[in-house]
Amino acid sequence: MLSIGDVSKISGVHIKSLRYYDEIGVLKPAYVDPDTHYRYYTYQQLGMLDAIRACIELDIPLKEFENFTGDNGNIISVGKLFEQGKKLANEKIRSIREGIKKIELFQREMERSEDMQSQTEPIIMDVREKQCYVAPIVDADDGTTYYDAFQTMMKEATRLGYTLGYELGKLYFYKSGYVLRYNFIEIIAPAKIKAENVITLPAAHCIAKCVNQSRIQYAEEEFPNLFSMDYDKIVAEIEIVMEDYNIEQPVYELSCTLPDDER
Amino acid sequence: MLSIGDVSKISGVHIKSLRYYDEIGVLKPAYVDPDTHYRYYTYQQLGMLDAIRACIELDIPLKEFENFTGDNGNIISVGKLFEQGKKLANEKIRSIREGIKKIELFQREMERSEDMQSQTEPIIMDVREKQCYVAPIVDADDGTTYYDAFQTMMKEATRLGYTLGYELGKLYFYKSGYVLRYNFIEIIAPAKIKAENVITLPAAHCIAKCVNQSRIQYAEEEFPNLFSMDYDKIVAEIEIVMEDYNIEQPVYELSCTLPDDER
DNA sequence: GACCCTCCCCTTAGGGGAGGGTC
DNA sequence: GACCCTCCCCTTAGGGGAGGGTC
Repeated sequence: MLSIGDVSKISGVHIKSLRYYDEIGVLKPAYVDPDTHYRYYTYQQLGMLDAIRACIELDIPLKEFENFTGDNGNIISVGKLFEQGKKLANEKIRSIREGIKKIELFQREMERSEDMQSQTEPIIMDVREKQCYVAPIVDADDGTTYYDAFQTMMKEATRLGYTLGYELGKLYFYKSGYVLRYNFIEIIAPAKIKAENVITLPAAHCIAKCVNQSRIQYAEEEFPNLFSMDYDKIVAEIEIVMEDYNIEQPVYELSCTLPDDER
Repeated sequence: MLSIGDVSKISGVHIKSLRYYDEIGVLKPAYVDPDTHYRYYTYQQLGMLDAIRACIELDIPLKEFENFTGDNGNIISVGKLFEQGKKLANEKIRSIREGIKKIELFQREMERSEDMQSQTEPIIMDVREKQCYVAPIVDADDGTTYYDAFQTMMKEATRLGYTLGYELGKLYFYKSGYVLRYNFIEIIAPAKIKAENVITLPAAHCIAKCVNQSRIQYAEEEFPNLFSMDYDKIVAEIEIVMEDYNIEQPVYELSCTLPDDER
């Protein structure tokens, strides 16, 4: 009969693995010397080994291995085993592909941000309609309460069941005579219960530029041409994602909607 | 500040994971109460969490996480992280694809075997040239020594550095006046040192049939038409792979080469 | 002298739970 | 009363090594 070392050499399976298969019961040696506890295998057991290796390569847990063997352990349903393996493998590929897609989406977003930042001149941009969870800004110029506000908003929105995105920042609604100021977080998936503090931003054309510090309170200086015209404006300041994501030095995208006749 | 539960709820990351990130040092809380050991996080730390989750989803070990952060831990090189992730993901897809290919090869082989077995009539078959590790059969009709012979051969061939395939069985070379009998194992990759007991079987046309027990010693009865002709024959008996691989009831493919003028 | 044995500890990224303080 | 803490044990498929018998 074959010693554990023989089996290991012939099959290429590590001795430790063989002992492990014995331990969990998927491949018990044909004979174990009661005195020395030496394990001995038959030639036929090498076939089982192939099936076990297949399981492992196909990421089928060894606990399921017995689903593919007959009562006496002599019949291995190789067909079922491989069908299962192919199913798992294809699922895995699909899920990896989805992951890659997500990455590429993010990378495009990043490229856009960087294009934006390399631009010295403001650019004209289309923005799609989006939902935002908002809260009025109470003390807009105080750095310490800025993130606190978002914390409260996130807790609140999460509690209500919204799925939030990564885009967040400030929104100023300039109407004739007054300004409404909000902090906002983009909403990806709405909650069942409609909350009051959700705003739908209409699709629009904007002028956008990059700034290295928060400049929304000086929007009139940043967009003098637009502010010389009298129409309802939405000014947004969004923290943008950079190749080197730096939490201490955020970069902002500042944008202002164009008047209706230029949309 | 945010408690560990707040962070968990907002980010969707399990509390246990957050404690683990603290433990291994990839995300230490901004403040830990020295008395209660309560962990407190800042809003900014939520950004780190996204990067950590990305690592995990991309199967990048967390130990490598610091390769993607700046000295102070505030800069995360998201670009590098994602590039690495894409590389890993594509490699994984490639390796899974290879696995699927192997399975499909095996399945085709299995189908062929089953077609073969469903055939009641012998069929004509092309076989390609192949290398075999062989050993003369000493006691051909003794069941107990049959597998012993293969064990010896496998040990021997493995020792010499051959990579063996799964096809194995018996070869009878019928020459005018005498018969050479061998056990054989298919060789996939040759060793550096040429061994004496390697035979190259030429490509040939054969007649093949399935038998439920070893019949090679009765080849003359199995192929009476061929044996009525006088030419050098190679008769092979191969254990074949079935959908339900049964190590106690093997099925054999018995084949005999055709005379030259029918090749 | 090469081979085999049984412990024992270690690997990833946490999950479940006990028992006990904290908001 | 919900929240948080620190242990402690468990998960896959083994790998490395110590200390001691076996072919």
